[in-house]
Amino acid sequence: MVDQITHSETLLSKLPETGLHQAIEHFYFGYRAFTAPPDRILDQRGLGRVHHRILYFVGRHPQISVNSLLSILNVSKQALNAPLRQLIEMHLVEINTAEHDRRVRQLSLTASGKKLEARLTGTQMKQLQAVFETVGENAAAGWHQVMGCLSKQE
Amino acid sequence: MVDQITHSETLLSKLPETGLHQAIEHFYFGYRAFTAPPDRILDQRGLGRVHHRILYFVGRHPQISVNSLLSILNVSKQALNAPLRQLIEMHLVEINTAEHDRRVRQLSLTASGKKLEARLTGTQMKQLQAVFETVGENAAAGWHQVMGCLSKQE
DNA sequence: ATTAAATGTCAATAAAGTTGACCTATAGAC
DNA sequence: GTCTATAGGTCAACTTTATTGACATTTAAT
Repeated sequence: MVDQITHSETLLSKLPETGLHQAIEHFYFGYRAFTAPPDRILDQRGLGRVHHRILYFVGRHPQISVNSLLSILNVSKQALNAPLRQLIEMHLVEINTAEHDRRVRQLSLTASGKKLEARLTGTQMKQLQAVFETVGENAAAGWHQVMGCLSKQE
Repeated sequence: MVDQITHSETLLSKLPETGLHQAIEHFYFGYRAFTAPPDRILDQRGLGRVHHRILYFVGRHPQISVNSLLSILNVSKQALNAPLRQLIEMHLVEINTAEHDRRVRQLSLTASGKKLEARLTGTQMKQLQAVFETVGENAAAGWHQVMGCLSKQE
């Protein structure tokens, strides 16, 4: 950053705006640091952020339907189509017809899909764990509270 | 989300992976909730996330040089060029030659630029403040610690 | 038989970003 | 003064990505 904010400045600045501005910058730089490592791995295979999201949520919700995935990711089906098909053609995601309703397609990760997903998400988990250990249980719990509360804002 | 994670599940799940997975999802959904309100305002004027970032950092660092802005935003000058020129043409950002070095251009917000920036960032500050008040000072401090630590990861 | 849901696809277009080349103006070193 | 490096700007060609709208297929439900 241009004007690095020093520790003493952090403690001394008492204007209510300052803390919130710092929060905004923390969010911006924090999120960027959080997505950079997996993005580097994805880049090597010509994949992007969307592909990680697909891999992640399919991994967390095996047999998820296409529509449910669309809802989670908040994208149009046309926008999902290309990257999803790409993952299927790369044999990272499997697609098959649901038994209970033959209209719906269920998505799940293949063995190599699980492997890649674990690698991608693994970098983030290690990073978070390192930070949580550094700041302690208490701060980590606070972080979770804030992020949980924020996520629930419509 | 497809499988909503309930409060009791949060407390009961003790596998180390679960907490980290939840952290990852908190980060994803939290960031999305955080950027959605300003994005709606920007959309009305045909602007996007980049424009907000430019307005924000120029607002925070008046007289910032183009190169410094590029470093902060981590984009190529060609990628910055279009949105920045757009903001200048919309009279939201002012550009002028630096006195100390006539090669460098200094950027700052115009009156209407400040107004828009305040509106955009204001939605985020209100949102964060509401969350911080809900979870209390302690949790808010923890959140700052975690995000600060994360931001400093290279 | 009809309607609705879940999915997929195509075309046309628009928006964004990338690389590489090139240009001007100015500063600093020699 | 000459040479080189820096700060900035622009153009072209291309790729990627997303968006809208239309349309088709398969299957469920009534």
